[in-house]
Amino acid sequence: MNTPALPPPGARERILRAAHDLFYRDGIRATGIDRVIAESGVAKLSFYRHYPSKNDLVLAFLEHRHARWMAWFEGALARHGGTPQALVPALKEWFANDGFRGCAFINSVGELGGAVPGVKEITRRHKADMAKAITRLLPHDPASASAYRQRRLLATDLATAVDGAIIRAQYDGNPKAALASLRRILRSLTQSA
Amino acid sequence: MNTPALPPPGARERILRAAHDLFYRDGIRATGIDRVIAESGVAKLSFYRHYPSKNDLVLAFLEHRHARWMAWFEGALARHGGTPQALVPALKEWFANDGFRGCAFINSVGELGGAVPGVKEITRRHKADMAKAITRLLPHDPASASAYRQRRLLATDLATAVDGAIIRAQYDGNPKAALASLRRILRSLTQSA
DNA sequence: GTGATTGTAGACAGGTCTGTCTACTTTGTA
DNA sequence: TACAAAGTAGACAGACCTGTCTACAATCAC
Repeated sequence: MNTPALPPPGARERILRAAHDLFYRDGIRATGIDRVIAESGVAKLSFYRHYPSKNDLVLAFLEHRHARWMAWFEGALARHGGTPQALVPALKEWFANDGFRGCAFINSVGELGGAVPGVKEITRRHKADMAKAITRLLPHDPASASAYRQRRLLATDLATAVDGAIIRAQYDGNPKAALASLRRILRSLTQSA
Repeated sequence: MNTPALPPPGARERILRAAHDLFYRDGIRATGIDRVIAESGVAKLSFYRHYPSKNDLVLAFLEHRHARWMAWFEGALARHGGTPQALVPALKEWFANDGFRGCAFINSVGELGGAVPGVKEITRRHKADMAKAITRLLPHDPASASAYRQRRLLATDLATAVDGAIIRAQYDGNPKAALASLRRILRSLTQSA
């Protein structure tokens, strides 16, 4: 688990990385186990020792993705000023990535629905954490309980708009329209508050 | 094609209906051709006579879904008053459906990405038509060109928020939070305009 | 050294996938 | 009546899927 030095990444890690790239790029159902095994350069038996079934790997993929994405998200928001307005340039970075294929969680829920237990739960957790990160961007008045509630609702609304923008950026050729739309919604929501 | 009376639905129609239900409920990759054939009570050869490949059926499914969903959407908006505020109760109807599984187009793009040519194009068309229907809810001043543009931008933003709300309703257990969020975004966007 | 753990390579089983093919039947129309 | 179109049932090929199994090698703790 905790390897102080950096020996060659180890089978478990290599499998997870390969699965992450393939699942995110091609989709989960479209990616066979054999493909993950070939890509990670691991033996089949090693694979099944670490992940007894594909479903286990899918859940591990989502957990991994969650940690990785949240770290990027919080870093990007901080880099762009740590205000609500930072959402737009942060997402712009992501959307501009060559490998951008939308939100892995939204895609997984859409693809697997209720077929793989746990996917919706992880997605809810992921989106709750995303909303929490957005909440931290908002100014707050610790004295007022009603302001506290307002702040949470505003963060929820921003999160809804962010989800919409992610989707739009995914099916539109370019992300400009999605970002412009998000910018306007953001302005409207934050000025009226 | 045009059958004046109503003889038993015909193979093509039955295939399309079965595919619609299965693709929407279980996903496209998860649904085999054999399943569609069994469900529609059609012979395999008949199937391949109408749809030379699964991809053809997928595109036909999306076209069918588009027509069906738009008809429902425009009807629901009209029933609920034809104002921008009608969006919330209209979507509430949809979300409350037992079989609700999100937006078929968003799901298909997420699942198939670029693997099936045409899916993104149909999705863009679908979402553009959805935005058009939303545009029609907005009051307009035919004299002003800048107001015309404002109206289109506002409709785009509402469409973005609607997409976000659909996603949230899909992964959240119940659609209340998604609808409340949409209602607040709607209020903010329409009052400031 | 000994044994447990973790690794490698790859055959194999049993199922499902898409798509083709044969053989026969029904229906509508000229 | 004769023919073409559209239907039915179901076997089949070849690929890919998940998951199991055999056989052997390297590493490390005791």
